[in-house]
Amino acid sequence: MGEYAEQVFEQVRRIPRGKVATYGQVARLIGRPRTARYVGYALRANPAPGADAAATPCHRVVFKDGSLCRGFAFGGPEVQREMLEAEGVPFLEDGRIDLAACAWDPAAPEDAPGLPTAPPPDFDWARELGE
DNA sequence: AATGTGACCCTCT
DNA sequence: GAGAGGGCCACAT
Repeated sequence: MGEYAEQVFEQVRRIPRGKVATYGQVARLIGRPRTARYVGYALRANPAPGADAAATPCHRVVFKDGSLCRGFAFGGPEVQREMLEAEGVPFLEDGRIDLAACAWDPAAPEDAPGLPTAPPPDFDWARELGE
């Protein structure tokens, strides 16, 4: 596996239970902004997505608008949604994830005191993270 | 070797 | 506000 993919997995494994990250966010974290697309490619190489989900929870990586990847992944978006809901990730009425409520903030790791860290809905947190 | 193609995101019309 | 295009990694032909 390439170094790029390894860094992708490394970051994805840091996403805590009940939180989600976006492809673009992961790309920034590994020092490769604007390669969000290839993050998806790297995750595609994840062996046995379902079984490996505990070690590499790629189901916690979603689109920037809070929607899930269409087509193949975990056996379908519905399965992915069930996995996320089982972790307490809130979904909106339109079927998208409430990113404002469960977006992962790498700057506020688990060992930090439990903070709300819920930015306003119009807060472009992804952009802030990259700059 | 060159080309095409993806689990995407941003910028510019 | 929507549509088009570019970015730029890994891997299969």
